Amino acid sequence: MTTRRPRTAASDTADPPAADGGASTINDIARLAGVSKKTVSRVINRSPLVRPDTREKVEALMEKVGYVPDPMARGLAFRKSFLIGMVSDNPNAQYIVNMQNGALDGLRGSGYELVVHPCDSKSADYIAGVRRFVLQHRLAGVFLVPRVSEDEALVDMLREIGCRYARIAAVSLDEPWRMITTNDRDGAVEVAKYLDSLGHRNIGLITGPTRYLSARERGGGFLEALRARGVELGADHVVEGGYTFESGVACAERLLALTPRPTAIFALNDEMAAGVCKAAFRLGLRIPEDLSVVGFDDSPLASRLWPSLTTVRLPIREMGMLAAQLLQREENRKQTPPLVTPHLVIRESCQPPVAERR
Amino acid sequence: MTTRRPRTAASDTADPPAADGGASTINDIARLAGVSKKTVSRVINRSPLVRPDTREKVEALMEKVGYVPDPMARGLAFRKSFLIGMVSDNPNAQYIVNMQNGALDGLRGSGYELVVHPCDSKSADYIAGVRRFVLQHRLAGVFLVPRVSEDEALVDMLREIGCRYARIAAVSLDEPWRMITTNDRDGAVEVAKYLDSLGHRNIGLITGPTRYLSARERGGGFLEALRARGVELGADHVVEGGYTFESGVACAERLLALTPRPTAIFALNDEMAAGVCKAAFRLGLRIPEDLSVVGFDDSPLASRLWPSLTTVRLPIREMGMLAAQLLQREENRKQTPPLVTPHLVIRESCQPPVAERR
DNA sequence: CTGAAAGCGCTTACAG
DNA sequence: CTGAAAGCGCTTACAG
Repeated sequence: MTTRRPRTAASDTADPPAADGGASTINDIARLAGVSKKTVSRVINRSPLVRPDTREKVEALMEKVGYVPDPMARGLAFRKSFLIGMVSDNPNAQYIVNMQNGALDGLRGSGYELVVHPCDSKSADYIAGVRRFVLQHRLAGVFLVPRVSEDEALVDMLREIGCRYARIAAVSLDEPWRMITTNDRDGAVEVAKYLDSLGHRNIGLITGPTRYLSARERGGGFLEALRARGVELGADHVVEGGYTFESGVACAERLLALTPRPTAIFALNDEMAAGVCKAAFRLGLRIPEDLSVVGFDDSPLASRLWPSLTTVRLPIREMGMLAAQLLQREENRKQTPPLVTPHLVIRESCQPPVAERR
Repeated sequence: MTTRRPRTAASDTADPPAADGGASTINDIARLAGVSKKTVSRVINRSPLVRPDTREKVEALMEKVGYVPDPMARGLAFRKSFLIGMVSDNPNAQYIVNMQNGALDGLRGSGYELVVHPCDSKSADYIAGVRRFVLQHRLAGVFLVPRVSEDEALVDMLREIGCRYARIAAVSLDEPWRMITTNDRDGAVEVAKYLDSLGHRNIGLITGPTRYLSARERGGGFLEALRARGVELGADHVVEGGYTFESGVACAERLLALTPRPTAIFALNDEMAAGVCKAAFRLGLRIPEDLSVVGFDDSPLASRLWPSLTTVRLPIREMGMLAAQLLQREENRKQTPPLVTPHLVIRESCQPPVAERR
């Protein structure tokens, strides 16, 4: 059954396949199975052109010997590595780590590894840097997280060099099977409903930089949902922050100087919401008695502030997993990934405005 | 000068090297330079056995054509990839991201890429997982961050399979050229000096899990330095936390119930220090008027709490860079990496105890 | 359904 | 100091 075939020129080792799990090659398997290495290759690559019993025999053998094809050899022959790149430009460490862990979840068992490429999208030549990153190691694909995912110049470059990619963004910006859409807008709508339900009418909004899609979506969704409920914010109640803690402090100081003072402030990320808390405490205001505060992101900060912060959680890890799976899919099996939805996490930082409390 | 040599069997492309920077091969360079591919290979690998003018000619050509050797082909021939792995088991996202960025700094321009491998050191088979990770992609090396860096079973496995490694830990645990030593103890000593200089004598300490080397070093250094200054903490003033926010709250509640109440609490990480703040506010205590608080790590949390937290900063990014550089060094150029030192970041959470204020 | 030949882009002995 | 041959562990045409 497992008669030894005459060795090919390439297989000149007299030893049996190494006991060590990682060291046997396609030649060992072929010899042991009594088939050509090409047939083993077909089994590895799930070609349908293999007789079922041959396939089973080869698979059993690979399992028994603990054989795993060498990704570098396969990569050299395929002209494509077994590496997936994560290209990011995001200062939120928890976001990055969650995304990485999700991607790793999606890659587990596939033989692919995750290689990371943080970059500075404000630098002029960052696109050239990504290009080198992709080309030099012949990456199998990359996924882009906000805000680089919103940069069409970057995506154009990837298309030009024929690199597979997936984009994670607040709304769909590309063909559906290339997108993980995070629907930030829906999260902001939840906040509007919640604050409205508590009875807030005099509300301040701290937006993010308008060049961020997420900021436009969150802010737009919030204002629109309030308007639909008959609540209109005056122009002085909407201030633009920079998604940073310091900008949150500064914007909150402006909002809290208004008369009458807003009873609630929605900051479009937790960093700025923490800044709102700092500004409020400095003024001697209590949260939530004197001011309700809502953030967005559910960063570690949110649960560790005192009082803990009501915020919106995006399933980031799941998004990373979906992005990784999307990149592994066959070119011909293009399908739209499942929807991902944000949800409101209610903690301690909100209550009805005192004047209107029943 | 650049006469075309007869083509070898392997180089059967009639086209000139592709205009695209990534697509030319060692054969193109050899042909253009009028030398054998072996000589080009020697130039790539910085072999001294090349005549200076030959080397210069080849290097100029590589530069001009934008030739970069294919890491997969080199890897296959070397039996070793151009991938460095980061093995970690640390819930602190900022720590992980800083470490990654530092490693990337150290790898930049070297042709190596960083592949990440977070794992769960509490799971029984995590070592087998790391083994597969290293063997399957034939990693050039890995670096271990706390707490996996402290696991001798993991290191034994790496030695057994002949994998290069670097360890990052609070004290030296291995040959000096394999270690980045973080000297956490020194940071804790700084805290002791600072609190003593403010006049605190009744101090509470929230330690970390004793199985963590960092916790033993930080706690030990703190107590020893205080003792050297004539300040002795009673057994009830030292409680063991779990490095988590919740454990910080719980431990602080115990400490703040003591009579007389401690005037300062040192928590061995910022997570727990944030918990101390929460517990204090709940009891109506003001920070720093009624209680001074010090943390460790300088996490993003520290600067965003109100009042902002005095803490200890470790140069994590620099440590990552040093670890990456260490792994690239030639086997024969073993040298001890430079020392890395923590330092105290003084913010708003401490002042002299009120009873003793001048 | 299966296989022998040639090749992916490099390197390691081995000669000179 | 330099090069021709063989090989790293896979795959892609091309035959059968």
